[in-house]
Amino acid sequence: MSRPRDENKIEVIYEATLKLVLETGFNGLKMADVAKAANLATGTLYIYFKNKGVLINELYYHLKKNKTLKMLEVFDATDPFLIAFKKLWMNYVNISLAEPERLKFIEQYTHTSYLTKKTIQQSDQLLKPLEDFLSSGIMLGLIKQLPVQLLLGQLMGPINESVKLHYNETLKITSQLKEELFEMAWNSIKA
Amino acid sequence: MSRPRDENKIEVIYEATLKLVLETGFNGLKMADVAKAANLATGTLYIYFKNKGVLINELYYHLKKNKTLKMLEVFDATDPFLIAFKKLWMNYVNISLAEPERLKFIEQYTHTSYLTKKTIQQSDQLLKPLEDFLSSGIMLGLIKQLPVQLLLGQLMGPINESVKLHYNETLKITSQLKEELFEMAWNSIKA
Amino acid sequence: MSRPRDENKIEVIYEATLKLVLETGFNGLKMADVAKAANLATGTLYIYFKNKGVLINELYYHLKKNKTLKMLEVFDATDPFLIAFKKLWMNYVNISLAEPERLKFIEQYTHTSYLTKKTIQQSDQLLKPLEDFLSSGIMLGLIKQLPVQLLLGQLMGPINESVKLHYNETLKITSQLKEELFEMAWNSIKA
Amino acid sequence: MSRPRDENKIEVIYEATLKLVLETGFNGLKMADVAKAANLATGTLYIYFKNKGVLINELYYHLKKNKTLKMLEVFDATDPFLIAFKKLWMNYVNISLAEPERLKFIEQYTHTSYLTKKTIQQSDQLLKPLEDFLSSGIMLGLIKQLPVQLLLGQLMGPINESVKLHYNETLKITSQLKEELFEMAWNSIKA
DNA sequence: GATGAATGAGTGTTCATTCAT
DNA sequence: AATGAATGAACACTCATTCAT
Repeated sequence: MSRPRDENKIEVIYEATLKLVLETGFNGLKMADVAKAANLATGTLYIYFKNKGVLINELYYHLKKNKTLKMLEVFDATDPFLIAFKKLWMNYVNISLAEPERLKFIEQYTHTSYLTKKTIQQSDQLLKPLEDFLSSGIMLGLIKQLPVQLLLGQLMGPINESVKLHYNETLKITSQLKEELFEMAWNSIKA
Repeated sequence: MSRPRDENKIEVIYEATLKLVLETGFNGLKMADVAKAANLATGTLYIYFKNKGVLINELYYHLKKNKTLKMLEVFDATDPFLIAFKKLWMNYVNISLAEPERLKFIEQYTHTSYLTKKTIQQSDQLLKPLEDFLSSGIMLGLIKQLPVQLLLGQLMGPINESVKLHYNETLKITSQLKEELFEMAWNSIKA
Repeated sequence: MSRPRDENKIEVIYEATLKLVLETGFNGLKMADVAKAANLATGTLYIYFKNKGVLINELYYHLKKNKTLKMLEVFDATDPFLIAFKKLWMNYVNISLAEPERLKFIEQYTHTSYLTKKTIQQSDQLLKPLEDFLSSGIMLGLIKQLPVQLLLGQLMGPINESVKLHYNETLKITSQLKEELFEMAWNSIKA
Repeated sequence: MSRPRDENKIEVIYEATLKLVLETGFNGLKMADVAKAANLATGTLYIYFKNKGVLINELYYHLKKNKTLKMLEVFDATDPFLIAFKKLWMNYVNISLAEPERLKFIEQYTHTSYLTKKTIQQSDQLLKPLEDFLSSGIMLGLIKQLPVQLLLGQLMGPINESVKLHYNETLKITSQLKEELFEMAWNSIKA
């Protein structure tokens, strides 16, 4: 970890990159532009990130990590399962709705050849606590006895699609709708 | 008379492009390579597709259309709703599993800035029949009274996630699993 | 001269080329466009002109020849020198003003590397009668005893510049102005 | 600090471009070749000139400006009109003869669609002092009362044609000839 | 002769990365 | 560490010319 200390600059670069990707899209992300937006010289970028690929991978992981940790903040191991589940589910939806931009970025990069196998694995790793939580639900006989990744997909898939519709402006996700969606989610996985 | 314009070439170009995108990923798709893979001169490509963007957009739509039409093939308006629904659902899953490559391509491009608004709209349009079908289910009081796009997302999301896990080799989707997934899908949207 | 007989087509091609050069300028003259403008297939162009260079050279010579012959039409060997001179001078000005487009084309190509030495020589050759005429003037002691090409340049230069100003719309060349210009021309070369 | 932006490079690029245009002609001027001739990487060219068009326009203006300023160097407002006029005229001829290459370049580009309206206007602007000078001659009743641009054309036209003949090697412009030419010029415009 | 689809060498320009300062 | 000028490989696209029909 002989990374230079100025963690603040790293954050600035992340912000600049994110902004540019959201503005000009994935292609068209130019290192020179990132530097300019971050108020740095091009060369400085390369002090903090070995190359473009690394920047993107680290940003991706950074965002994914933040999002996941934020989601898990509401987790209270002492809650009954269904309560905890709903808290998590709602929290995830709210986070996704609150920062559609970050989500959009994640989506945009998820299927890109820029992302390293390693990055993807590390990112998946972040969901471990969630998987454990679901496992406990299975143990308790509350949810279907299926591979946890499958269950996770079952839960994440619809949420992502719904959020997409939301910032598509195809429809607006109201509190009431959230309740409906939650019910659907629960109906689909409950034992 | 000059050589007649060979419409078959378009198909050849589609195949070559698809192959290359799957091999080398989205970035790194070079027109020269497409031409070579299609056994054409670079310039010939530009006779059939005005530029790289157009090629990608048209291929995207082409694949999406094929997939959707194939899915709808099994639709029989005289079937009872649930029968028809299951047929369609299963068919979609099977198609997705059968040609993961094409699906992967679609995924890869869906979030790309390469895709035109127009292409996306046209592609969404393809799902109209499905939306109508779901509407009829709502009318009959069989499924939840929610916006059809939302319901669609509720159905597609999990399938896509599951298929991803499948060609990730994280897990194998067996016939039995399909039945389970179907049940979950149905449980989630049924009235 | 195994040139195909359809002289008419050649004329059509000339017209189309001229039109395009004037519209889109010298660069940007594309053979395919010429063909289209002439209502021919690209390949047909190559039946009549071996290549782009030849087309341009022949068109240049064609225009120059036409212009020169037209100018000489008014020449009457029985006229007294000054009368003949004025007739020719006026005629040249009028032709230049009447078809500024053709003149513009000629100008545009004159300094181009597209023009062959041969074409330039042939074109210069066209002025032979004029040179002879000027020689006779020298013999008669009416005009300065200087190389005829120099005298020609002395005459053509100002006319071309004046015509440029005219279709520049910097000024309008009226009949009266023509008389003034003629006087200046004559004053400059008269013995 | 990075290497300071070397303004001298602009001059080097100008020289290289000029050289190449004179060698290989207007078409066939390739940016890669310019770079090589200037001992730079292709990309470096684009740091100093946004694109080929800009390079050409700026070079054109640069040369025209140099030539004009050089001509005006001999101008002394205290000289009597005719003295000043002859000085300027002779100076212009000498400059044109001394650097035929630059002149050739200017000619070569003057009628090209590469030149922007703006460049042409700016270039014309350079002649303003000359026009003023001619105006003063008109005021003094020494030269014909005609639009100055017309008078300028009357003067420049023959000079350019004569110089062309010179480096055509059609004839040699000796000192004596210069005197003759000057006389002709003066005869043509004097009141 | 006529056609226009096919060709592919050629070119302007970009942009990730390096490196002299 | 920071800078930003310099680099040059890479790439989309063009267009004069050919040639199968």
